[in-house]
Amino acid sequence: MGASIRDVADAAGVSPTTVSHVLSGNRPVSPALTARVKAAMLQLGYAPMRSARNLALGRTQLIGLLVPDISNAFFAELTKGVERVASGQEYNVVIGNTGFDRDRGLMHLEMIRSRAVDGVIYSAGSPFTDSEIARAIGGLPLVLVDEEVPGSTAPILVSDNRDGGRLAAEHLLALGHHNALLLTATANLLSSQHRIEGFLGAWQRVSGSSATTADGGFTADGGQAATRAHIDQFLDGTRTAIFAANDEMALGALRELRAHGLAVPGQVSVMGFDDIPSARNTVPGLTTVHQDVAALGERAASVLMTILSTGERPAESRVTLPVQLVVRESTGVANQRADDAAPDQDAPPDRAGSTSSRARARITEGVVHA
Amino acid sequence: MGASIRDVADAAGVSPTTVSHVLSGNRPVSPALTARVKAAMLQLGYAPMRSARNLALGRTQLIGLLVPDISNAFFAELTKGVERVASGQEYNVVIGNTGFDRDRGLMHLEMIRSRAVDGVIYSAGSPFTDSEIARAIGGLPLVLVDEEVPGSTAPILVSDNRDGGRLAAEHLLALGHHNALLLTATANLLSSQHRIEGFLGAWQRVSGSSATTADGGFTADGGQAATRAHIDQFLDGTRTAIFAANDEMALGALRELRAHGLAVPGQVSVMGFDDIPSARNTVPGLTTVHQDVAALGERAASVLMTILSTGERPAESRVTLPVQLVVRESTGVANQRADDAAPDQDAPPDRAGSTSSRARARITEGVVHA
DNA sequence: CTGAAAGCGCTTACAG
DNA sequence: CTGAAAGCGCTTACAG
Repeated sequence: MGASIRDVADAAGVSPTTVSHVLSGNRPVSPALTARVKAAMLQLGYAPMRSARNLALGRTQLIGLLVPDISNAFFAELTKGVERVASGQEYNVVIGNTGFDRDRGLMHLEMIRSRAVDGVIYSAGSPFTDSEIARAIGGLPLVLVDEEVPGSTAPILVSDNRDGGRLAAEHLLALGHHNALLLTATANLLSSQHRIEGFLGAWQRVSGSSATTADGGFTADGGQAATRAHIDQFLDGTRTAIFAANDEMALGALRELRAHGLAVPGQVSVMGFDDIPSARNTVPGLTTVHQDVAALGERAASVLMTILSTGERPAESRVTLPVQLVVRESTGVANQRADDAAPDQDAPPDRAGSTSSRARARITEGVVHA
Repeated sequence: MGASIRDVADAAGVSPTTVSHVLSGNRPVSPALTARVKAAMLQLGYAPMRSARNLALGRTQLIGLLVPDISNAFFAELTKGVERVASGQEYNVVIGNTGFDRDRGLMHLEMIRSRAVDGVIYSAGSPFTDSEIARAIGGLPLVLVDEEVPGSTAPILVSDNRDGGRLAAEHLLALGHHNALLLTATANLLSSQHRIEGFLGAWQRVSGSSATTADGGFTADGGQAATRAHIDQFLDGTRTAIFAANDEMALGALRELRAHGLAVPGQVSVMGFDDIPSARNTVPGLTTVHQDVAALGERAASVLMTILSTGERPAESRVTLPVQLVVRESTGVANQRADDAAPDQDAPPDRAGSTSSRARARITEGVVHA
């Protein structure tokens, strides 16, 4: 354990140079010496100390992965993909969980500034400006995943969020929905914004269709609260659909609708985005837009590994992975009352808990399956 | 970025020693020099290089976290807890995903041998013997979580698996169940074993009760397959309960029962262990044993940090965190047919798909809520 | 095919 | 309160 290259050299009767070379293979060493060195290493239980190697070589064989919440199924899967290809190339990954917290994020940026890692995969969309990140990153290889950083020229991998939004809108329109509640993420998350934009692009092409957006903060609780704030229009049948920019918020919406006795998809159709594991376990199964998250992580790591080994930026600085619609049981044909809805009318805020009985009659409709 | 301590020293007109000391605060530096040094650092955009620091200090400010599957909700949550307290103490965490794969596990042990990290939190219960781990770890501080390593004397944190098993058995017994299928994990996972032992300890105290165990490999698919192999006894009402050593397997069991038209909890009661997010999103909600996973991670990291800073082993080398029963909708009163069951009779293997109509009649029973 | 020596960029006794 | 110098354990031109 405490053995150094010097100890091995002494034990084998060679120079440290030779020990280093049998280790690295960087230059030929005679079979005789190679054997003696290997025997000595084994006997001493020698393992080269990474810190020394790192200093001499100017690299750490470590990449940083910055995410907002590692316990979120999306980022856990992303991490797995990144780790898989990184460890295949002898790299280890240092995880940085920002928790959407500025200070913790800054601490991780500091780790980067100190060159503790050779490169960074950044997926924490968080409270940093482009210049803050740029300053911390310096010239370090950087790959963005999932969340854009406005103004950054770093290579980026994203799912086709706009197309996913479009798919969702067309699915709901085909089922006869005209008035939807859109659950978005807080502030400056472009992924969420693009999903909503894609949705609205298709949605508004149909005259008479209307939509209201509400902030659900990308969490189940947030989605539930946002749904509660707009519950009246679901209760009176004015509005019949919810599209959430991620599955977590959709699950929250489902909970709130259930609490008010609203049938899904009988009275309200609900869609999410991501296709996390819970989406198939919930009942009704959640209709959603599937992203290949592991692929996102793997490809991001590949791109970073390539930059690290060749020193060159990849030809394509933007990779967009296709998404696909997964129809489960949470969406169905719109009920009739929806046609009475006045287009483009905003829902009254915060009338949570009002469960007017006039709206309680259940209308059970057919269900569309995949 | 490329600035070294030498550059800063030159710019400020002081020695590198002084620069180092204003950085570390390890000895007093006059206000005048401090100011000049700080100005120089700012101007040069200086950040001390971690690799050099690591070599000089003999530590890396990094801890390793080895898990079998980071995308599994349990380990994702564990990771979050570990990362939270580690980053609070200026430590970063290197994640090692063994994927239950021997080679990948060995690679991570190699990382440890090379002292790339200061300590290790090991939760990968995998294919390594105690001596393999011991050899790799050497004298490195090690903390075990969730999964024991037989023969190891390292401090360990676990949930009270036996008590959780007991809780599950008593819950099912109270509902009148006598014949249960127990879904276990592959081979040498002691956590699973203890859950089953705890279950059987309480279960067998009641005369006439019987149980059969089947390997579900800790995965949903495995749990589903194991349930399928024993489906006949559920169909003919001979067996009325399933206790899975983790929630994933319970979710698989739920899927299989649904596929055969068996009502839960009407005909079969199902329990899991862990209380992962899907457990509350599935319908019926899964009755399970809740572990405080984040606490497990946080405490493990605390213990490791303490060892790292004091150099001493903690007084208590074994911490057992309490678990609690969470009753949702997947368990209910046993139906009558169960009383006909012959005790201790094994189910016939692999009669998947046999959906004898005699067993299709649904018996709807009352449901116990939390 | 092999070795002596410089260097990577920090920290910290040692000396003042 | 400050600095010159050794040392952490590797890698790699340089010389043979």
